[in-house]
Amino acid sequence: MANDPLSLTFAALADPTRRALLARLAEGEATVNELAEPFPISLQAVSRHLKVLERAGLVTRGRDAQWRPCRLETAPLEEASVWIGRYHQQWEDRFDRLDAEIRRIRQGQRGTQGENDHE
Amino acid sequence: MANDPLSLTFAALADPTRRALLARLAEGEATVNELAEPFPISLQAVSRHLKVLERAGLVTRGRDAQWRPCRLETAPLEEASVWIGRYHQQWEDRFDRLDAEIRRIRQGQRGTQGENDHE
DNA sequence: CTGTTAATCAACTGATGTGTTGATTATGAC
DNA sequence: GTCATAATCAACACATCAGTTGATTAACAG
Repeated sequence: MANDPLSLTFAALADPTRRALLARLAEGEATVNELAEPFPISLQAVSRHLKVLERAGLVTRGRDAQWRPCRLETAPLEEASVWIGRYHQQWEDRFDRLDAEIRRIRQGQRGTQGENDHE
Repeated sequence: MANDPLSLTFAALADPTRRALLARLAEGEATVNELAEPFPISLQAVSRHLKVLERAGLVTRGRDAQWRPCRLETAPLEEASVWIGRYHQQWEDRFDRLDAEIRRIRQGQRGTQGENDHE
């Protein structure tokens, strides 16, 4: 797998268990046991999922005696959102162009009919 | 890998080559050869990347003689954006709470100093 | 020191991802 | 039909992922 920040973030999000962990962490800090409780998999498996999230910068962990409370970090989510959002303007531009073209075709069709099979 | 739509989308985005393909397709349709040209990997590898994007619904393909023009589909990106955005309000809420707490602590510190070690 | 709890580490398995090269299919040009 | 081009399929190699179980580390409780 690629190890650039954006790839790490998207890869971390590409798993329902990890997304659920983030959803839980959005409500506040939690320990590994607390996070693992709802899932039918072993504690070790959850610990590894958290490690993936940590590598992506989506989670940081403190230390409180033998507990290691996990906290959500939103910066990578923001960056992922920005990457996706960068295309949003382009989409709208394309839709606008498409709209314009449709209007143009309709106007043309009032005179000339059934000659345009361009998709 | 999980095969739910959101996981497929995020997994598809978790690769720089595939993100570059999408960026190229945001400018308009393109054939596999056109898409593959800038990359140092084989055409087959690009074809497989496109298949991943297709499985995620991010790309659809037409047919024009022996060419199979690829087109960007934005719906899955929208859904990914929505998933991330769902937490955005919560983040802001948390930041607001943090702000409020900081203000509260500052106010308190004007009278009582150095007793608050709550993180 | 002993025992308990929280969490990770280590080793292994099976599945999947990403790349390669070589063969194959599909279409258009002559 | 024959040839060239666009693209995919097939088989392989190698790495990584996601899960397991068993051992180990770290901290507190008695």
